[in-house]
Amino acid sequence: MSTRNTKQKEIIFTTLCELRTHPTILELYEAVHKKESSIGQATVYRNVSKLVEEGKILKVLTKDGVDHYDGDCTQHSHFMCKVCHRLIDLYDINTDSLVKQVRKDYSLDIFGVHVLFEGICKKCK
Amino acid sequence: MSTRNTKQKEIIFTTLCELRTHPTILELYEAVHKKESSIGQATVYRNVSKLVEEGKILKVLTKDGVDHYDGDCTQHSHFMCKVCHRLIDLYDINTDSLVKQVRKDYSLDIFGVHVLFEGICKKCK
DNA sequence: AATATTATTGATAATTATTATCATTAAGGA
DNA sequence: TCCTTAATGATAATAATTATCAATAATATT
Repeated sequence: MSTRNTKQKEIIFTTLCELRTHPTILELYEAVHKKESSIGQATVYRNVSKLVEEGKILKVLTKDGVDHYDGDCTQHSHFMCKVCHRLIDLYDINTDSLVKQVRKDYSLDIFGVHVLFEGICKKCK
Repeated sequence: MSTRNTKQKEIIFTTLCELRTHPTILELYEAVHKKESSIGQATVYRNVSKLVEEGKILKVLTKDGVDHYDGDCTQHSHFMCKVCHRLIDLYDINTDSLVKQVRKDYSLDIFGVHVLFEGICKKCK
């Protein structure tokens, strides 16, 4: 026996997938807590870490000092507004040429790329 | 009078520029402390924040849960080894086409791009 | 289906990271 | 040189994360 599928893990995962707001741990905990008030913070921390390790969810790298999470693991990039700090999904941004270039120029084994664009969103402009 | 140029700020900045290891705050503090043992942690925290705001140093986004800092603000990307967690600088990785694409497809104002490649470095392979 | 094993949980303590406070110091304009 | 006040150093306060541990529940075995 190694890992078990618990109700809590399932709820945490589906809640993150439903939210399309790239929540922080705390925001995710609050959403989870609304569904199942018995689930504690520690359980959210634990399962989010596991899910990231398993590659089922994504940790989004931002400069606002807090980690955000994303239930959408399909290849896409992010944009963060410097004013409202909202994260926006960017699809169809092709990073293959970059990866190819790094592989060629630096001969490194690459598994993933994370691209974060920074700027000002339409609403804040 | 608004901001002052203090010895401490100068030492923190030059120490980071000398280090090419992308240190964390704590690692930077230790290096700074060796030079000037009077400089406290709070001062390092304060000045690193200021320097990032001023655009004189860079916060490097990684997935290892700790923030790293870089004194080299010229355009370059980073590679993080999943095994040893070492950050490697990647120069001449052209991101212009990506930025152009996002501007076109999403009509967003973009100021900066951060690219992090993940994989296994030569030593760990 | 009942039982045994043990991974996971919830609650909370402990730890770590970051920020705020405040008297003192020193940068830089007058 | 004096004055003003931003910045410092020390430390307290707060916030974020991880560890602990008895109780629970998932699942392999019988």
